[in-house]
Amino acid sequence: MWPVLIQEAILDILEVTSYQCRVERTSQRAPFYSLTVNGESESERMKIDGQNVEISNRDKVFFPDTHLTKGDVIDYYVKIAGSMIPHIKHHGISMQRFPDGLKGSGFYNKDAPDYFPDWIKTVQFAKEGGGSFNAPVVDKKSSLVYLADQAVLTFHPYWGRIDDLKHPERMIFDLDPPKDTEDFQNVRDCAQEIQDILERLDLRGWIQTTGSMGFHIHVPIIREFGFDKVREFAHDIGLLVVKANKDRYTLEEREEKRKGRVFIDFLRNSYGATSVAPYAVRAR
DNA sequence: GAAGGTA
DNA sequence: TACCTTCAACGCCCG
DNA sequence: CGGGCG
Ligand SMILES: [Mn+2]
Ligand SMILES: [Mn+2]
Repeated sequence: MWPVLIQEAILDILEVTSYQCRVERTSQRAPFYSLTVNGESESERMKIDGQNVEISNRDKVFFPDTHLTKGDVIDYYVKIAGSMIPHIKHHGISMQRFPDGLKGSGFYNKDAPDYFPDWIKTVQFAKEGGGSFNAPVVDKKSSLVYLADQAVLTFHPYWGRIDDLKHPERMIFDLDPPKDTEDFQNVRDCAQEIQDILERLDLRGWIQTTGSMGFHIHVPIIREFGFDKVREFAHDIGLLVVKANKDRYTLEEREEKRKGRVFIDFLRNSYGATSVAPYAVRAR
């Protein structure tokens, strides 16, 4: 069952003290390269899952502060693919792309462009007012690497499963500490409060670090409810936690009303909402 | 990163 | 050819 | 309705 799927990214809640997954320049680039040099410019390809994946601009600097490059990002995703993909392979992805690295502004891309190869799986999302878009699905390493080459730094999954987008298999709590906080205790305690309630309900929460200061708690649920019900349930659990600790936690989304409190973001449980994937690189 | 429109 | 723009729609809530 | 939020 799916707690097995999630084991790698999810730490036991009591053991979470650090929260960084770093891209580092490893001594060794990702394997299975063949190099073709044509004059000045070199193009490379990797063979993954039997797919040839074209790689460009490995040396382009994506992180000016550390001089980490697009190649470093690709190597990172190759390295953690086996841990990351089980969490996202049944979900559409909203892509956050930075073709010019952090010095550029970046953009979100939900609709997979026509030029994406046909071996990149997509899932069609119906839009409210008619029409649709096709979100890519990262169900294999080759797709992960292709998108990394497309300068996708951060992967934002929609948490409706692709076999039935309207009946999620998980409830999510996105715990957001105040901006620029150094404090880790409040959000940690908040996670524990939620965990205690879940336990009493015979539910189990799996905690995810996000590369920022917050956590996500993923709770496996039966697939009988639409997002509205799941969101309402998450809100009710949030209420219990907030009631007991009004000065530390809040359900107010608006920045100005949070007033230094941890925001329990139950609104992630919505059709068309995303939250950052486990193991995703963040643009910082 | 790549396509499409415009100068 | 060179340069510029586009690429986030959507749900939800609040005032 | 527009705007904040993610
Ligand atoms: Mn968050
Ligand atoms: Mn949030």
